[in-house]
Order: sequence, then C-alpha cells, then structure tokens
Amino acid sequence: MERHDLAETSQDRVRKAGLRPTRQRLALARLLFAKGSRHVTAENLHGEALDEGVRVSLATVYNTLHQFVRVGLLREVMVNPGRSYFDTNTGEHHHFFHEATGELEDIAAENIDFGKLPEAPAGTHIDRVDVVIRLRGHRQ
Amino acid sequence: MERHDLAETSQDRVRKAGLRPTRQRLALARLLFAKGSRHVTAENLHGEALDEGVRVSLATVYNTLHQFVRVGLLREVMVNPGRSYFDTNTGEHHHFFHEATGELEDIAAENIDFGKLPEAPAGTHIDRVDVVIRLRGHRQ
DNA sequence: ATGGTTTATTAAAACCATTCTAAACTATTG
DNA sequence: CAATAGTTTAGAATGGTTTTAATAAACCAT
Repeated sequence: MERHDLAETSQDRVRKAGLRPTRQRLALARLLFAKGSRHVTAENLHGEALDEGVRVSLATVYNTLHQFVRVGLLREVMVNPGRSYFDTNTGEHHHFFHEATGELEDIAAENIDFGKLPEAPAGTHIDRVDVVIRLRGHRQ
Repeated sequence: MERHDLAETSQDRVRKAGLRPTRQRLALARLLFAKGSRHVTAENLHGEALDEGVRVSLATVYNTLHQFVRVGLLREVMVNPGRSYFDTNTGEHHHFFHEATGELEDIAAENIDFGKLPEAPAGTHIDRVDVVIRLRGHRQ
C-alpha cells in the first residue's frame, strides 16, 4: 500500500528528528516531502494545508518550518528581503533565482565547481557555501 | 583641502547618477562613501546620520538607499530574513557572513573562481552570481 | 488504561522592518 | 522670480513573522 508507506515515511522523519508526531507536523511533513524537491513559503504551505482540509494555524506552520530547519529536514533560503523560502532539498546544491517571478530553481551541486575558494577567517569555520544565480527575463 | 575634495566627490557621485544633490542625499553619500567598503542597514545609517547632527528621516534613508541601488552606487545584499544590508562595494565580489554576529565581510572577486557554472535557462540571462560563505564561530 | 507532566497548538495581539500617504518643502527651469 | 517637477517628512499602514497566554495533545510512569 503506497499510501501507508508514504505516511510511515513522514511519521518516521518527524520521529527520528526527535519531534512529537502531532497531527499538524505529520500533515505538513507529508505535504512537504511527498513530492520531490520543493521551495515553499510559510503562507504558501499554510494555504496548501487549508486547501487539503488540514486544520493548522499559520503560527504552527512557522513553528514547524523552523523546527524542521533546526533538525535538518529543511533548509532556509534567503533571496528576497522580507520573505523566507524553505527548501526540502537539504543536500549540497545551489539556486537560480528568477527575479521576475520570485521563483527558486535548484542547481545540482555537480553543476557548479569552485576552482578557488577562500579559507574561513581564523576562529571560524565554513557552515556552508550558498551560490545564488540571479536571473532576469521570463522563462520560455 | 581634503575635506573639500571629499565633499565634491560625494556631490559628483549623486549628480552623475542623475539625482538631485539634496542636503540629505549628499550627507548620506558622504557617510556611505567617505570611508572604504561598508555594509549598512537603513536604521544603522539613519542612526549614524542623527549622531552627526544630520536631520533626515528614516523614510528618506530608505528612499535614498534604494535610489542609490537603482543607479548603481550601492548593492543590496540579502543574507538575513527581515533585514537588508547595503554594500558600498558595487564591483564583482562575494561575502563571508558571520552567523554569530550578523556581520558581512567582503571576499574579493579574485579569491573565488568557478571551474564550472551552469548556463541561464532559456529566455533568461544572468544578472549576477552571489556567493555567500556562511561562517560559524567567532573571529579571534 | 490513568493521572500527572511536558510539549504543542491556537487565536489574537504584538512586533518591527519597510512602504505608503499626503502635505510641506526645495531644487531646477523658463 | 514664478512655475513645476522632484524631494522630504511625520505618521499611518502594511505584511511577514513572533509572542502571549490559554487550551489541547502527547508522553511517561505507574
């Protein structure tokens, strides 16, 4: 039964992350991780949940998204002032940002190589390297 | 006279950008460009102006910063949700972002090379490529 | 299962950076 | 100098996000 397997997967993700598998967290996990790589905003995901009849408040969506970031289920991407995007792809990768539409598009890690990168300043270490390629013009 | 030369430079920058050299714009330009490369927030710069006795409203600081971005005197950097940084270095370069302090530090363009970069999707063109190296831990 | 404790959810209010508004002002042009 | 086009401003509004304080759900040891 695919539906049962998928449900278990979402539940497992939440459980393994050390978060209580509440109805809301499970529903949001299912929405986030059922399909492939996604880039959502809080309002975005909240609307989707309501559309599916999942009763969840916007505050809980924010709480959940931040918890998922904290435990490594999501990654937060900042490209637009005043709006956070959450990315279900937590592996090493980069982004195209379509300035015309506000859309994010993944760039697989292997499509960007660094010939040269500076070292972290003394006393610090590199958490991660984010590349954002900002695009103008509409996709065809 | 150094002070006179600096004043002229700020005025020239504003004039050449096609903006009227108003008292506020000149004062802000002087604050921004007198010292070397800077990363400021709007509130940040507003406070600095008030400290120097320059009478200017926060709304004007925002207007001016955005106008300066539009005419290429400044560049907007987004690393923190809910807060924009403005960078007086408009040339090609990248950034260290100190997560512990919220500080930005320039990385000269020549210290990052790309061995490989993807092409822009059909119908779009690359506006710019931003690299942010996120750092953990405090500088020594 | 049950009761007690901890943790999560919620509506509503608060927050805070930023933008808008509409009126007063200033630089520019004729 | 007057007309006009652009600028500044205080204060209100906006909009995404966070907090609050009360309610509800999950957990844990019996």
